[in-house]
Amino acid sequence: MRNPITPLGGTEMEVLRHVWRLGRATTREVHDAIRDTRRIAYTTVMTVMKNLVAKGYLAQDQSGPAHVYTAARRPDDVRSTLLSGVLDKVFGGSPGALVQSLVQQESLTDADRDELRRIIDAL
Amino acid sequence: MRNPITPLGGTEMEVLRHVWRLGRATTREVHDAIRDTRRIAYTTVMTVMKNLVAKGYLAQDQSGPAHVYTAARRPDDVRSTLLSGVLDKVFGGSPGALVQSLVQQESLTDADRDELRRIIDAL
DNA sequence: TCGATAGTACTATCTACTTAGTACTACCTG
DNA sequence: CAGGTAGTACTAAGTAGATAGTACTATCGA
Repeated sequence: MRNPITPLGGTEMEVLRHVWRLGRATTREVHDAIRDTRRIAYTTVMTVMKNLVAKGYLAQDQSGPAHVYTAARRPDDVRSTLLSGVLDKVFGGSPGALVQSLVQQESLTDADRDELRRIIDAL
Repeated sequence: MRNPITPLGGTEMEVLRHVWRLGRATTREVHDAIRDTRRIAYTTVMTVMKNLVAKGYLAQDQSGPAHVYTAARRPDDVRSTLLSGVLDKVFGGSPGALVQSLVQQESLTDADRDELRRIIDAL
């Protein structure tokens, strides 16, 4: 897509989040983690990880027998960039509109709302 | 893309937001609006609007000479669905993490933060 | 009425993400 | 050392969105 809302696709994000969680991860470890959720080929995970390296999201250490991948950008940065795109392209740059939409999500619990209040109050 | 984070692309969202803003809009009106920002072919806008009709985001009234398009889904619904995907796929379903990332955006003004506080407090 | 203009349908191309197969290499184990 | 296993590179195909050209239709003014 030449003009996406997010610079990453769903599978790319999924792989990335597993690497973030694991700290250092091989293709096999990420594959196993995703397999817990859905069916996916080992080579698919490998391709995605290779693409993430090419895009600068992951770095690989080839010293051992299997390549070990680590994050090349801080998770906060990636999430922030992605959210910024959504903020602009979906909510017209209005943080209020975004949060308004967020707090109306049915999946939100009262505890979630309390947490949001704490975050805002901490500013 | 078979597994996107958002169900709409950037141009689709852009067109949709113009229709929302205009209430009722022809292809020409949307094209003119986008042309104010960037270069885009009239037929591109037409194709996107046709796709949005096929996806159920827009409805068209063909009674007049030119097709007039209106929203087929409430903007709030669309934004909510889209944000829900981002919440799950990028922030692991944690609204706190999302808002944390939001309030750290450099583009946010103090007035924006005040607005967020009001929205949260109004719950 | 005829030509210009607006509008639309049809068609096509490009890019990026998703998905996965095949073949090759290296290493460990019996 | 031979076979299995893990890992990787190479290759390929499908899908969706972005972009736009061409051709056809209808309408309005001269």
